[in-house]
Amino acid sequence: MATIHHVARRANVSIKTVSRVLNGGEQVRPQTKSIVEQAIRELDYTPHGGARSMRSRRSGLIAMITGAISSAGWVPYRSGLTAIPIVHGALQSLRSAGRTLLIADSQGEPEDVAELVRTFHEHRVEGLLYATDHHREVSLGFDFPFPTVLVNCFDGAGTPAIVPDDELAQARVVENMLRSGHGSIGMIGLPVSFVAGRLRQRAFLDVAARAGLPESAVHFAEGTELDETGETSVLPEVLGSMLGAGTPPTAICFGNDLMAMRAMPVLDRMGVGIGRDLAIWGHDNDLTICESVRPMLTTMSLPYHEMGVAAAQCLMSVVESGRTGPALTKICGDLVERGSSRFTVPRVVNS
Amino acid sequence: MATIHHVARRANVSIKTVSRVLNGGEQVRPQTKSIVEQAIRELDYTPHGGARSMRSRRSGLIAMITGAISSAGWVPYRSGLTAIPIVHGALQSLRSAGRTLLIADSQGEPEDVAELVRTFHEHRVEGLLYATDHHREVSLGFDFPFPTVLVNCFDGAGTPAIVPDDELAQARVVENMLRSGHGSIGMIGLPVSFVAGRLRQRAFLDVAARAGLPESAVHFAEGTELDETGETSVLPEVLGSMLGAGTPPTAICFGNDLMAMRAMPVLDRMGVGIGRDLAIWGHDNDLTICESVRPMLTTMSLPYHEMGVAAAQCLMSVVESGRTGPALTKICGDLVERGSSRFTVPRVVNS
DNA sequence: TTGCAAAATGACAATGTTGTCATTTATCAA
DNA sequence: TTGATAAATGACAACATTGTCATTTTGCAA
Repeated sequence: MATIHHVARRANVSIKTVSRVLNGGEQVRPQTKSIVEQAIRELDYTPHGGARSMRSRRSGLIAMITGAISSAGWVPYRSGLTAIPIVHGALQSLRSAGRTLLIADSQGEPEDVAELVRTFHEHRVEGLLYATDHHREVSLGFDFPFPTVLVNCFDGAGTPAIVPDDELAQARVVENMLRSGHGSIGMIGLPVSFVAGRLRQRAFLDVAARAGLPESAVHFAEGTELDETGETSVLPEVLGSMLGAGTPPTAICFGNDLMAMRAMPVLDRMGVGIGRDLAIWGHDNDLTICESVRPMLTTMSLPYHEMGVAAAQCLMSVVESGRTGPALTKICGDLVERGSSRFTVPRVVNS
Repeated sequence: MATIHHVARRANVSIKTVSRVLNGGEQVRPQTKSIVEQAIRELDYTPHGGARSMRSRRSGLIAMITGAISSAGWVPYRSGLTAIPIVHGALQSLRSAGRTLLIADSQGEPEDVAELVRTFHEHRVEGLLYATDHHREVSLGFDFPFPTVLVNCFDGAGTPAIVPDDELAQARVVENMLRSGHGSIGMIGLPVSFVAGRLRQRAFLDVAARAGLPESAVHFAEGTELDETGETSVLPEVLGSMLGAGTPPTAICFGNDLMAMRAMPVLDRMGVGIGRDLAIWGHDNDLTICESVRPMLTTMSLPYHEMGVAAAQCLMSVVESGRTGPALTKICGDLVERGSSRFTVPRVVNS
């Protein structure tokens, strides 16, 4: 395999000059440069990253750990990399910055992380992205030998973190409800044991209160964690009691699209028509769901792709500057309006 | 940062002895070994992979390219890494073999591949996994400077490839239909422009014919490629004409779970009861869909995880042996029986 | 032309490891 | 004890780069 020496010999220059052409920056006569470049092409020479990183202490590698790490008590129902768009976004911005991604998935075993970090360190990665499959707090437990940015999670130690802005997202949903003229609104949220569940509950109640809605016109219920079959779902009871209240909501936001999808047949059986009696919102913008149900589901997207991009950018700036980044960056999704939040028949509101 | 020299000095041995302890294989006195190991721990020494790979010509790195590469004409509807379980499976078996995965996603741009390969080669990866988001033929266009295994795709050049066994999978579905006593069966498959569409169509017709079903009791139709809204779906017409035939099917298999899910309300509007008048099957085992619809969807799973595992194993054996692997390995999914393929009311078959 | 500063290039060490081969140490039969 | 052999260890080169610093070449004003 061709080395820098072969190129140097062929181009009749020193290896140092070849190195200069390779790395740019330093001055090389255009003529010399093109001779060297031709030699590189002719020999199909590719520099050896290992040797390079040895001398320059820059490997160009960024690592990522994904998965349900240190997730005591929470077994992800849908196995594996739920938060793929995070990976995708990070990959994109790393690549356009000329960096390469090393990836590993900790299968939910905390002890795996130490080993992964060792492996990454062996390859002298310059930084680590640590992504979880849902918004939560983590504790890394030990110091990493390279800068780290958390994605979709945060810790108590002030490690830079990129998380979804669950409060703002929920606030926007409520504002959307209010702008559509709903005078009584409801939410069947994620369990409050989840960070997103808590933050959205707070935002829902806060915004509703600030808008002047009476307490009787603001309905909150906690949905259950989704199980494998959906059979233990409490949706029928929760929906029943919420819609049976004195001032029933004409708009309901669900904790996620799956919950909304499962609510649809329940509502149907109850004789509640979406678009006629009720408008509904989801969360996540899961296309498989949102664009398949009828009416299609209005939803607040989870900005995983943007989070991945932001995380990579944040990490690279930390790596390059040596200074630590902002502790917490919140990114809000977009409201994707589809049919489920539209009324086709105007309602008469009781005075 | 500690190097092998620091460790050697601390342990009072030569660097070569430390190297021996690090790599195993060669003989070292147990006592010496433990002294060295202690020194390694005390200095928190991690060997430098780059230096290592320079001398040993082994980097321990395997690369993976995912995405919709060279996909002229086919724009994946659900963006990004559709075939995540492939990545997951590969990751798992690579890690247990002590190898690390470098990953990149070609955003559907063929010209990206050349650049990615360069980057990978720079890091001296030992092999490449090339995965696509659906079963199809590819042409890599140029020689890779390392062994390659294709996943979910194949080429005309005999590059080792791991693909789903679409024929066997479809055959099993038909056998499942026949065993349940259906005397007239139907299929609304993927467009035959897809490899999976063609293979499954063939298997469907073959197995049905071999089972002795008369032509009038075997119904095949091509579904449309799913678009963003599903509005242009031809499902209503196709289902209408199929179920309006002289000997209408009592069992229908759809090209994928999404199609099956979308067919459900259509069937409902037609007054056809799943479980009463018709049994249905899907393909893919998309849990979001299969376990959310009612009745839950019986489906033939797509063995992406196993394919990832097999591909990694195949690649590692090629890398280690230097010999090329088997050209084509087909892996069949499992039939996951849920409610949609069960009849609750036995049908009376016209004699 | 000459002289001088700036630009371009080169020689060589250093990086952190493993391979080769030589040397030392341990083991065991005579 | 003494060799003879095997096991354990070490010295040093090699791997493919970049950093440092010295040297050569170039451009241009005097």
